[in-house]
Amino acid sequence: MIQESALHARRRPLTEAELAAIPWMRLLSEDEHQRAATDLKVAEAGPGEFLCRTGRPVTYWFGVIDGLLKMSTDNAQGQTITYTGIPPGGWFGEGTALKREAYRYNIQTLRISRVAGLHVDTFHWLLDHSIAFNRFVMNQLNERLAQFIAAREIDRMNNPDVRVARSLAALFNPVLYPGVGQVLRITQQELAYLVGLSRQRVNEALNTLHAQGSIRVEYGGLRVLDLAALRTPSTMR
DNA sequence: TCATTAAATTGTT
DNA sequence: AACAATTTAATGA
Repeated sequence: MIQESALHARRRPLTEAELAAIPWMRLLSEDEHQRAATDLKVAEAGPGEFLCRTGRPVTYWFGVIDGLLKMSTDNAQGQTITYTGIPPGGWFGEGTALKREAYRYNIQTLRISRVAGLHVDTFHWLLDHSIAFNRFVMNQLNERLAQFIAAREIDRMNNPDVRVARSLAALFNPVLYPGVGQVLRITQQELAYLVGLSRQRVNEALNTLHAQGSIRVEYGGLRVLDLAALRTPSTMR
């Protein structure tokens, strides 16, 4: 694709600040850190650009520096199924990178995003050399498994307010997305795409959650006030 | 730095 | 889907 090669051409090394913000970098020894830092590249992707597509061979393990991505696949009927959003601080694709398989889903930006890539070979080299890195990846896989099980629960709920709450809780996950912090930069339109509801309904749900005191709605973003309440909304208690 | 204008986002029907 | 209101970003004096 034109988009992908263009993305490739736009790569540049990471700045010191960007490197320092990567959660697993601080776990590495000096030479491991050096090797990873040399290999890491970052590129800016415009709205709607694909970072990887189903069936393409794995070349990178990706991390979101800034922006917002979505993970999805297209089913046989041609409908797009969105699995999750990936906010800043999130690293993904280790499952397929481990097996050196083809990507099993599409990763597309919801808005302009800066995305870092570590080459699969370097990813494997780190696995072979750093126990701390192995722990990080294991923890990452474990945490995401919990999230996907929770996602099945979300799918079986028909209450839109609860769906929005749970989806938000997933995006605010501090283990998987340490770059998010207290404020998630996301528009109500973007959240609507991720949750699979209309923007109007999302707006309504956000107002409900605000009334319950679990979030604060800000222009172009949301502030979490009570993450536990999002995970278990009062309508379920 | 301030005022004006355009663009993006939100709230509502 | 459409519209008005609000907030932010961009522009130029």
